[in-house]
Amino acid sequence: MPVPDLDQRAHLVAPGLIGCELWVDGVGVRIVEVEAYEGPDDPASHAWRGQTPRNAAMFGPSGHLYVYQMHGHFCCNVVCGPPGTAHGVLIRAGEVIEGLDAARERRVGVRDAQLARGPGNLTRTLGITRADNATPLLTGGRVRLLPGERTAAVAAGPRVNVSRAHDRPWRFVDPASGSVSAFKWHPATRTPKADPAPA
DNA sequence: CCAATGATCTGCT
DNA sequence: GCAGATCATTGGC
Repeated sequence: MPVPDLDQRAHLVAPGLIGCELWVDGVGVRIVEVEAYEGPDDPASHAWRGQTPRNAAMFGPSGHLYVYQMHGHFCCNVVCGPPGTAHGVLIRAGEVIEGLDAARERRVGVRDAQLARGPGNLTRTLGITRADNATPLLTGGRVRLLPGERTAAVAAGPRVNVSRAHDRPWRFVDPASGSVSAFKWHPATRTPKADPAPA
C-alpha cells in the first residue's frame, strides 16, 4: 500500500491511508481507521469556520501533521488536499507493529489490540504531542508516514462522534482488524430517522 | 473576562 | 451500554 497522493481531496486520500504505517521514535503502527475532514466544505471540520491559530497547520502544505488537543487528549491529522483547502485525515486507530515494549510502557494495563484504538490513545501510544503540530511527515522528521502492506479490504461508514454531516460516509476502516472502534452515533444526533419538526 | 463547545476516554452498572 | 470527567479553544459581552 503506497502512500497516496496527499494533494487529493481528503475523502480520496483517506481510504488509501488504511494499511500505511506511522512511525515515531522506533514505535510503528499500521493504520486501520481514519476519517476524512474537508475544510470549509465540511461542517464537522475544525476548519469549517475558517482559519484560527489552532487549526493553522491544516491550511498549510499537505503532507504535514495537524495535532490538536481536546478533552485532555491529543488527536492527529494528516494534512492533505490541494494547497490551501485545509483538508485533513484524522488517524483514529492503528495496530502496533514495532516498539511494542515502549508502547506498553506508555499504556499500562491495556491489551495489545487496543494500544492505539482511538485517536487519543493512538497519539499517547506513539508519543505524539502538540509539539509535533505542523511537522512534515514525508521528509524524515520525528514522525514519519510510510507505505505498508496492502489490506484485504477497506470498509466505509459514517464518522464517529461527529455532530454534523452524518450523511457523508467518510470513516474508513480495515474490517479485518481487531483494533477498530465500534460504530457509534454522536449522542446529540444518534437518531438516524429524521427527527420531526421539519416545518 | 466568562461561558459554551467539542473529531474523547475511562469507569461503573 | 451509559453517564461523567476534564481541558484547551472559541465566541460573545
